[in-house]
Amino acid sequence: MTKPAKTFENLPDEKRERVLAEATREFADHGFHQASVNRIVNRLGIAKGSLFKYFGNKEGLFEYLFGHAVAEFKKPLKAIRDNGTGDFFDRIEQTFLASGAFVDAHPNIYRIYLKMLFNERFPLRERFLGEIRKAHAKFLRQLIEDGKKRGDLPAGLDAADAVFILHSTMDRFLQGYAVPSLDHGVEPTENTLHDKARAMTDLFRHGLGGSREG
Amino acid sequence: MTKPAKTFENLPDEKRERVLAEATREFADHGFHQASVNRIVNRLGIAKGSLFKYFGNKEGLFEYLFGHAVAEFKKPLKAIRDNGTGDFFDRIEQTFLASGAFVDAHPNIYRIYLKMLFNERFPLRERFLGEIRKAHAKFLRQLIEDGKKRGDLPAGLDAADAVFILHSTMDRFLQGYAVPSLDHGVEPTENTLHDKARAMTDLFRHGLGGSREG
Amino acid sequence: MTKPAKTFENLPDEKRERVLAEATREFADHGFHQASVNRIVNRLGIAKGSLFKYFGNKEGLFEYLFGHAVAEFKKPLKAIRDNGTGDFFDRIEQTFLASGAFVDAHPNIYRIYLKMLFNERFPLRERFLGEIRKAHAKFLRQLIEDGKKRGDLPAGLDAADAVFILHSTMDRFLQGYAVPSLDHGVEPTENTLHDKARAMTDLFRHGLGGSREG
Amino acid sequence: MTKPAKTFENLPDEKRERVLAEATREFADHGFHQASVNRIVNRLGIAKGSLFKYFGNKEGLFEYLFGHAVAEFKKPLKAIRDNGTGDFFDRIEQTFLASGAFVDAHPNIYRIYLKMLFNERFPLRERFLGEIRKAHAKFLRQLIEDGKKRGDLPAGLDAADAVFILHSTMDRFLQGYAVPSLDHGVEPTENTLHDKARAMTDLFRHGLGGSREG
DNA sequence: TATGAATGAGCCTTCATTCAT
DNA sequence: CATGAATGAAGGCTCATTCAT
Repeated sequence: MTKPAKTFENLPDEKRERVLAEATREFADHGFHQASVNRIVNRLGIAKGSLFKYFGNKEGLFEYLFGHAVAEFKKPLKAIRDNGTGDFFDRIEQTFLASGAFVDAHPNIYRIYLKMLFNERFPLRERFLGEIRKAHAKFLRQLIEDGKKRGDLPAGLDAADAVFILHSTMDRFLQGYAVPSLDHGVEPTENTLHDKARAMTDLFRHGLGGSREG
Repeated sequence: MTKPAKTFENLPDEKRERVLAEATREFADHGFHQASVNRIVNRLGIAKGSLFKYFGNKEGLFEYLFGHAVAEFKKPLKAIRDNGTGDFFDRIEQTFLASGAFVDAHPNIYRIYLKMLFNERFPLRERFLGEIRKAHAKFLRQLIEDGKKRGDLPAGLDAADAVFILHSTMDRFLQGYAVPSLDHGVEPTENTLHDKARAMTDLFRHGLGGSREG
Repeated sequence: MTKPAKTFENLPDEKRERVLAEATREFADHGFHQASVNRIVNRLGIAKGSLFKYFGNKEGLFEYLFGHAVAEFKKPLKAIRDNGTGDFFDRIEQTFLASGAFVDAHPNIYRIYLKMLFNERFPLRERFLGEIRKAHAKFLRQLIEDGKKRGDLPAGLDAADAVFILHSTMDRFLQGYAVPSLDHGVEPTENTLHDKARAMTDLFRHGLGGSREG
Repeated sequence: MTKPAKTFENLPDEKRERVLAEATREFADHGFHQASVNRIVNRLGIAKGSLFKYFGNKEGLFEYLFGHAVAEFKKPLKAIRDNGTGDFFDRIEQTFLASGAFVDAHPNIYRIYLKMLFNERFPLRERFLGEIRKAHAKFLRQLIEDGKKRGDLPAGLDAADAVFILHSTMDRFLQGYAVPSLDHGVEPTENTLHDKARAMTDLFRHGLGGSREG
């Protein structure tokens, strides 16, 4: 898939990373079409031709950097699945926290993801979103199956609905976490990642009605 | 705010609506900056100058069409607040349904909203998002207060957290509804608006654990 | 030459003058091509079509208003020729003062003239400049002839050179009077119209060398 | 100030000069706003983007070419001040001739200057006119001071008035020289630069009355 | 291999003029 | 007769991409 010219692979580590970081920032700031190759190379102080030699075109550059990021995207999930502790709901809470940590570590990648989500013209969108979605669904389905076996969840729970609910909630939870301007017009009493993850988990555990003292 | 030339107001209804529909489609397809006034006027078969006479510039066109839509955006909420029936959770379900109906009726407006959500450079973003957010928060806070009085919700429930949870969930529910490509890799047994709204409401009522037979 | 539609001639005096004043201002501010018919009609609050009905096109409007002004342009000269007093140099001084008075009375007309002077593309430029030039030359030649006869000027004085010198000096004198930003980097001890006219006249009388104490 | 891209500096001399010549011609023909970048690049046979790479925008192009010319503008003055011969009036005559030589060498630059003089909207007008005016005033004031010391001019002569008179006369002299259509309706017996410079100098020396047989 | 100058299609916007009402 | 909506050529400018050096 994502194969840049060997010339890029042969670059000194530091420069290679600077190129990717600067490009990632540009795509995160402006989306794909509005991102400017000019700005990227100007900030980097390299020739425009070089970037095109490395990646063929703008799309190739994007494919390379986002493809790499998607792999990173999946790692937190694998870690929970393999090393999670506690019951189903504890693991969900851990997933929330791990996702938040990823967003903290790679804010620009997450910003690109969010732009891609609703920009149907974003190149490679179907492929990348499909990949991410599939990984999430697979992870969540397995968590649900385990939860049913362990008795944390009713055996009759519809897995598809549950996946939808869990994925949606997590996604939106991260959206609000990554883009604080989406806050809801109420100054929350607690605004930390942990508190919100806990609130969401409580919701899954008990519903709003059973929420113990908020 | 959002005042087009009388020229536009005086247009025959049919043409006026065609202009708005075509422009809305363009913004929904491409976002603001990538939207092309050229494409709009070519599709409409009118002169480029006409559109600029109507709205002054591209931003004026957008301000007009989206500003009007935001007003529509708020109507379903008002209707629920004034005419809702049943307990708190019933009203939440009605809200889901009303929002879905809005998205059905104005899919392109909702697509613009979604693009605006994560595109920090979208003109008038702060103003419009703030307006929408405020309307939602006000509505939900009142619903929660009423729910507490009526005993549907525990008195100790933290309103801010609840608003966050409700708003987030609804928003993401609509995102998936409006952009089916965000489906979750599982073919849901039921995919209708009503079924999903019901599933979400059940979540709020009982949590995942208590979900009656899925 | 300058024949607007009767519809314009039939307008109420006040409106007719407002139209001309506003148009004159626009041409004075922006020259011909950069003047905007849109701005004119907007300021006037009349329909664009009306202006075109009155004058055919932008050039017709200009022809009408400037043609009328040129007639005014010539009046001060005639008055000096017919009613001037004193010797040749006194009459030159009177001419300076009369010209300054015209510029005071019709500043925008003079600003148009100045723009036209060096803008080879100004419509009707050849005709209007020729008309003005001819009037000036005729007037100055007659003044010189009279001066020679009266003995104020040497009989051998070359009339052509003298006309050139007088016209040039007056023109530039007015330029500096009309466009103060052309001042010369020295704060003049006296800056009034009368003082400068007197200084210029002294120059013609005695040269710089004989200038009595400046 | 006036810094084009290295791209432009690195061009082959011949092309660089053709670009400047063609652009200067366009500004001289049409002034700033009415000048067309399209026409310039079409005549040059280069891509529109290239010109914008060189100079950023239309104003940058103008700033570069006129700024450079202004430097040239000042050189004749310096040469007179340092190497002038004869009395005050001889030096004035030399100045006239040097200015005329500049206009001969750079007619389009002088045409731009004249357009700028009365076009209040000309970009960079204040800066450039100020620069030119200052250089002239400084030069003339020094000439006058020297003339007074040497006894060519009366000690009581008002320097400010004299600068005004000299500058105005020279400026208008050049205007007529550069734009022959401003001729004065009389076919002058002699029309060469030298003759007119001599006539102007005689005026300063003796006034019109003492002018020796024209 | 790295460079960066050249390209030209496409962008948004303005404006004199026309003409149906 | 006045109106003002419609027109569309032309304007300045941007930008991904190519290619000779």
